[in-house]
Amino acid sequence: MGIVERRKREKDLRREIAMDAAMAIYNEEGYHAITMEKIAERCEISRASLYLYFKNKDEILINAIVDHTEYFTDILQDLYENREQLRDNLLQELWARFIDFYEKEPETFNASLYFQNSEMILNLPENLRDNIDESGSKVVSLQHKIIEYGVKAGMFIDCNPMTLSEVIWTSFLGIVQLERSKQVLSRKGHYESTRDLALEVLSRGIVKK
Amino acid sequence: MGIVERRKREKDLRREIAMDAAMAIYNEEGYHAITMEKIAERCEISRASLYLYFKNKDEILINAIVDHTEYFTDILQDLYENREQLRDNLLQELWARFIDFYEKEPETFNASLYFQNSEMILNLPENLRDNIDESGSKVVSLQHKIIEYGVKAGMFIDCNPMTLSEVIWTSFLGIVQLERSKQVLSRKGHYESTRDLALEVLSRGIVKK
Amino acid sequence: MGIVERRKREKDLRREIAMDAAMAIYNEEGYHAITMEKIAERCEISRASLYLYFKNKDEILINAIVDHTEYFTDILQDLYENREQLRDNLLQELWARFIDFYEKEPETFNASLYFQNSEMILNLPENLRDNIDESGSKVVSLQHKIIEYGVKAGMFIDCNPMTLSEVIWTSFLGIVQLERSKQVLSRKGHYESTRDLALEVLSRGIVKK
Amino acid sequence: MGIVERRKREKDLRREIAMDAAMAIYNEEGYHAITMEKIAERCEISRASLYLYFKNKDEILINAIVDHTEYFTDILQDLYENREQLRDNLLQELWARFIDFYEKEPETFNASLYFQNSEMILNLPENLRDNIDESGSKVVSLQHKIIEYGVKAGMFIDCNPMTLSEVIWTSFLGIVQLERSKQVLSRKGHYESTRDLALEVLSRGIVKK
DNA sequence: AATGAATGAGGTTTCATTCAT
DNA sequence: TATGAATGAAACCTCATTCAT
Repeated sequence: MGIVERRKREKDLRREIAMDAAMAIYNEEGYHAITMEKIAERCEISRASLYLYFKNKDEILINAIVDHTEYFTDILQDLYENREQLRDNLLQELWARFIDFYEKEPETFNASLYFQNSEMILNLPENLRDNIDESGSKVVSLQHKIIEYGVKAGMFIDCNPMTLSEVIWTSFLGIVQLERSKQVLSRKGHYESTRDLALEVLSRGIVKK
Repeated sequence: MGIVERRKREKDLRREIAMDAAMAIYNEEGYHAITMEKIAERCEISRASLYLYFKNKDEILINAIVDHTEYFTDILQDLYENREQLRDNLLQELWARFIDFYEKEPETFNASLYFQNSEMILNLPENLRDNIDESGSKVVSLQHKIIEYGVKAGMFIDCNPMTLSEVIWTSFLGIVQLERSKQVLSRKGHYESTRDLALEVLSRGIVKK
Repeated sequence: MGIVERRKREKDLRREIAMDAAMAIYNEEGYHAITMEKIAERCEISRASLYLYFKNKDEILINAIVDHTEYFTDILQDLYENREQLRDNLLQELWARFIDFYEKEPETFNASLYFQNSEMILNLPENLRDNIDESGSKVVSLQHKIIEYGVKAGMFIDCNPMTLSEVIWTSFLGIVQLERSKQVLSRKGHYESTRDLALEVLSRGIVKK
Repeated sequence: MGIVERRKREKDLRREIAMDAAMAIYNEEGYHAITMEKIAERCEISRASLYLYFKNKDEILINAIVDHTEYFTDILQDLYENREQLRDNLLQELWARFIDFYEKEPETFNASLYFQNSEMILNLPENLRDNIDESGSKVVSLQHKIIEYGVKAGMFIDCNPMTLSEVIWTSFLGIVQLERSKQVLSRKGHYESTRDLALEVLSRGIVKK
């Protein structure tokens, strides 16, 4: 009863490794530097073998994103489920989850942002696009529900919860993007302080005391 | 003094056209669809001739970014010079300039941001990277000065002006990025409402009454 | 004496199945769509296992041809053995056997002809080529003997029997080829009438009354 | 008025050379041995340059066929136009044109036959398929008209002219195919005698005295 | 100055075959 | 015996850039 299972596990592991390799290359050299050759090299697998695990190059990247986004979904889901115990810390907690995700896997975060914005998506086969879309939608919808709860509960200012959730999320998004920008240009960033001040400003602007 | 000058003018014009072409292609088909072939076609110039105006492909893109950023610098500079007359509307005015820049040429705005963050830059020779860097720095520095004025004048909460200016800018940046994301996935966006609510939140969070 | 024999029988069966699969694929998707992968799939055998039965891909195809040609040899042999009873119908009967072979398995007929003419053979190791050659030779030789009998018996016009047998055979060959051509281009064919008129013409041209 | 024209001439010449190279390779090593690499090598042109002359590999082959088939069309057309002066030699003349075409460019003839039958056509883009189809149709239609004339003029037996023209053409087709078969297997052929006897038989079977 | 032509370098993907289990 | 996994070799095609005119 072991062999089939072990094979499956090994295969999954290899897939994981390949996806990580792709991400790493993305982070070091950018999207269009990702080649099957380089991925193969890092995995110490032959180029041809990669095609045993993925139908084509795109699939590696897409799967990497979708997979890693799941972690994000999970921590948001967790927050949503515990919303009642949080009392006045809903915003802080949400922000903390953003930070958690970003700091745990900055490459993934960056890559996700990149892919979701990039034209790459335009040239994707329908089904892969749907994968990404769906995975993104889950995140959006969770954020929405969390904020909606805050608004209804009277913690937040009275406004359209969807819009508000976008304001919060984009606030974080922009910070990360700027940070990335700086990295690319090898300037030093102030990510932490910007991030903290942003939260402070948001609190003041959003939370009813 | 006529002929030489005319030649120069014509050359500059050609450069302009080529850069616009590159931007247009980016917007219609995405970054990696920008080929010398396509640029040439749009310019009604031969591919080889492009090399008379630019040393290589990168130069076209870099210059396009730098050029278009100049408009942004200008309107920020203008704001800075008139800071005194604005009284309590400094934040609103700054925000309005962001919107102005973005709405005037959303494609350019997108493209600039994209290029600045993209791996393109990673693979750039030092000197070209510096060009971009410098052009970006001007914008940053202007924003900084504007916000610093606001803080010192007691209009804004008491905090590091550089950090605050980043908070404001990234707030806008994130909104634009989300909007772009949605376009790519052909979902409908709420850019205006998000943008307005963001300003409201920022005002509450930043402006002392 | 049971087990060894059964093993052999099973092996032969597997070989047969594989060759049929190859032919079927040829017919449905064309020569260069024949891949070990697809053959294996149809056989419900693993790709690697095919190499237990055949030394390589070519061997599958060659054997397929040779095998199927055997049926043709058989019905020609049968005709030859009964040549005396046929009296004036020798040509008609020969023609009928051609038709029989073709109509029994048109795909196989096509495939065999195709393979025999195709470049596949050019790139074949000596020994495999000989296999094909030998199998073809038998057919040729039988036709030759049949026609020779007809000429000697005074049924057919006086001429080199080998040449005459080629005239008859190629006449049929051409018809089949044209038919195939039409199928490929999805034009409708008139195989039956062409075939019948050809026989009529041949009769008039060959048979002494 | 010189330079553009010369360029065009040179380009056409290069195309011609490439097509010939492809044909030659086909003849020596078979269809699927035709690679861009080999063609390039023979032309003493870089692989990439071939793409200046042809959109893709298929186009080289298709154009080669279509081009060369034109010669066939021409000599059949010529025959048709002079049908009245030929009196009783219509069949002989037609046959002679077949021989002419085949002997002038046996490779082309073979290649045409191959391509028209092969699955390659199935995988062809619509427009290329049409090219081939059209070029083939012209030949068919000319033969038909020639034979129809013979039947109506009472030279040939009374029968469906289309069918008859197929009988004659396939008769030749088969002979060529057999010859090819033999070449492939490096057996010696009797093409000339078969061909001549076939004509004799056809004459007897078809022509009214 | 302007451009058609040429090409090297590189990217993705397929497939027959081998190997370890 | 049977097979999942691995891979080298090769094919097609694209594109930035150079060169000759």
